[in-house]
Amino acid sequence: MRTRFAPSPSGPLHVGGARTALLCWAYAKAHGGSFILRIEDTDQKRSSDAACRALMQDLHWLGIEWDEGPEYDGCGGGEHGPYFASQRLDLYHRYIDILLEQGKAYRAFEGPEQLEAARATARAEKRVYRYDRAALKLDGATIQRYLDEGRPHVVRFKLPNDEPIVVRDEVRGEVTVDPKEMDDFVILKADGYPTYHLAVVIDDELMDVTHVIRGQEHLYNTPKHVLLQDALGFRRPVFAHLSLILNPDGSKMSKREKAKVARRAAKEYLKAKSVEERKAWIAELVSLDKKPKSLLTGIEAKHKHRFQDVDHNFSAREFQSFLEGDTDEPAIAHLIEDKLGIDLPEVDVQDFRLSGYLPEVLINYLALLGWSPGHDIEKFDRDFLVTHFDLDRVIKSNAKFDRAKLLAFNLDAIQAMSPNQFRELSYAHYREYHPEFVEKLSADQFDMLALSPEQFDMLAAANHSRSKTLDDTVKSSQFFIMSHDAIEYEETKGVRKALCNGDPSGYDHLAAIKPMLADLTAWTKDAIEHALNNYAQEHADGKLGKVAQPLRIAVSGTTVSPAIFETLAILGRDAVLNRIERCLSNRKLSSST
RNA sequence: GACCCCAUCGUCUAGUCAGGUCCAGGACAUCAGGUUUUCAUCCUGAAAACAGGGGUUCGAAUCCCCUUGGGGUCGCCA
Repeated sequence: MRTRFAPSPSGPLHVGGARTALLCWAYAKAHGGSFILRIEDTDQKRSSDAACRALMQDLHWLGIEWDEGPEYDGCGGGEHGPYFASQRLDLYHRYIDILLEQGKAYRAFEGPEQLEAARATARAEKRVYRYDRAALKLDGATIQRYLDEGRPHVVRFKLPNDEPIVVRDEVRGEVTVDPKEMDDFVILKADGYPTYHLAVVIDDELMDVTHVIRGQEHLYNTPKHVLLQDALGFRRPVFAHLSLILNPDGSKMSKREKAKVARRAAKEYLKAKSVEERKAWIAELVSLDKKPKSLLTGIEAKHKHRFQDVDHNFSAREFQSFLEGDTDEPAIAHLIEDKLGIDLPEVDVQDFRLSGYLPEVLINYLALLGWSPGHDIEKFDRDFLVTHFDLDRVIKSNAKFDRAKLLAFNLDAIQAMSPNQFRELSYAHYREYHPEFVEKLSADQFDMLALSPEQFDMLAAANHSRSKTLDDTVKSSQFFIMSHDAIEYEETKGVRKALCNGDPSGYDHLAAIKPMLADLTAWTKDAIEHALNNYAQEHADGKLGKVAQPLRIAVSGTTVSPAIFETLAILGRDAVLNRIERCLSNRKLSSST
C-alpha cells in the first residue's frame, strides 16, 4: 500500500499540512507501505523552489521521511517520478487529449474576467454560480477558428450525468453528492498547466497511490476526482478526510492568527505616538525589510531562518493596509514581532522550530489532534504511532489548537532529558538561531567561554529545570550578556520590597555582602553558596530569600533569574561586584529624589 | 445563501460501532493548599461536560428524528 503527501510549494508548511503528512506517513509505515512526497506545483505564480526546500526541511526536521519523492538529505528518489507536477506536463496532456477525443472534456474560451463577472452577477442575484456550458454549444468550425487564432482557453471536464456520486470515506463513511451541486470544472488551465484535480488523479494513478489521506477541505473535491478516475478508467483509491485544525477562536488556523496579534501590538505601540513618530517608525520597518536577510544581525537575524514567500519589500502603504486589517501578510507581522520584541502565535512548523519546540513533541501533539490511541494514552513517540496508527481511530470533528498543552508536553520532554542532552540540544539551537547570544556569551565578561566549557555547562544546567522551550534560556538570560550599564532596575513592587523593606534592608545586605564576595578565595558555586548561607544564617534569620532577592535584582535588574548561586558563579566575580555597586549607587539616586 | 460534514468538562479527548459495569475516565488550562532563594518546576486537592427537544427501549452519552450551534466547500488555489 502507498500513501502520499502532495503539497503545493507556495508557503511555509502549516501545522495542518504537517499533520496530514504525519498521518499519511504513519499509515504507510504502520502497514508496511511506502510514503511518497509529491510536489504539486501546478500554480506557476505561487510556487517557488525556496518554498519547496523549506517544506522538505520542515518535514525532515519532524522526522517524516519520504521513501519516494524529491531527493533531500537521504529522503526521496524512486521509480515513479518525476515527483514535481511541473515536470509531468506531457503526461497530463496525454490524458487531456484522450478526454477531449472521447468527448468527456471540452475547450472553453471564456476569460477569467468574464467568469468573474458572471459570478458577481450570480452573487448579486443570490444565485449559486455554475458554468453555463456555453463553450459546449460552440460548433466545430468556430472552435477551430478560435484555435487557429490562438485564443487562450481552458479545458473543462464534462460532468457525465445526473447520477448521485457516492464516495466511500474511511473516516466519514459514505458521502453522497448531487452532481447538480457541481459544474464542469476546469482541468487544464490556459497556461497549459493542469489544475490540481487533474494532476492529483493522474499522479495518484501513475504512482500507484492506494490511500488518499488529506484534509477535510478536500472532501468536496473527491467526487470530482472520482468522476475523473471513472472517465479515465483508473482505479479508485481509498479516501480518508481528516478533520481541520482550528484556532482557539474557532476559525480555521491560518496566518490570520499571527496578523491579529501583530496588528494589536503595533496599534498599541503607535497609539501614543505623534504622526511624525508613526511615519518614522513605519519607515524604519520598511527599510528593515529591504535589507538583504543575510546582513541582518541580532534579533533581526531570526528572519534568516524564517522562510517567506518572496522578498517583499513592502511600501509604507502596504504596511498601513496591514494595520487596517486589509491584509494578513505574515512577513509584515514578523517584522512587527521582531521590532517590538513580542511573540507571535506559532502556526507554521518553522515557527515552532524557531521557538524551541522539539520535533518529537510537535509530532506527538499533532498526531493527538486528529487521532487517539485510546486507553488514556497521550504521550507517545514515532514508534508507537507506527505500531498503533490506523484510520479507524481518526477523529471526525475539528480540533482547536491548544498551545498551552503543546507547551506542557514540551516542558515534560525537556525535563525528561539528561543534562547532557539538554546542553547539546540547547547549544545547537542557540548556534543556529541565536548566534549573537553565543557570540556574546563567549566575549565580554565570558572571555574564557568558547564551545563547551564549564561556564556554558553551568548556564545550561541552571536553566534546564526552568525551560519549557529551548528558547527560554535565551529569553531569560539576556541580563547575562548585557553590558553592566544596560541593566535597568525594574520599578516594581517586588523590587522595592526586596531592596527597601526591612531592617536591615536589601540594600544594607548588598552593602554587607559585597566585600564578603570580593574576598571569597574561590569563585565557585559551592563557595558562593557556602558564604551566602552563612551570611543569611547570621544576619537574616536564616532566610536566604532576604539576601538572594536583592542580589538577584542587583545582577539582573529583576526578581527573576536562575538559582542565585549558579547565577553569580556564571556571571563571574567582576560582573557581580560591578553590578552590586551599580545597584547601591542607584539607591543613592532614588533616595535623593 | 446553497450543499456537505461535525457535536462529551474552557480545550484535546476515553467511553458511541456490539445500549446497562458511566450520578461519565484521563490530559492541558483554571482555582485552593504544600515544597522551594525568585521565576519555572514538583506534590496534594477542588471545581468543571454527555448542546436542546422528541422518540425507540425495562434501560441511552451510546440507536433514530428534529432544532440549535460550529466548521468546510462553492477559483484557470491546492
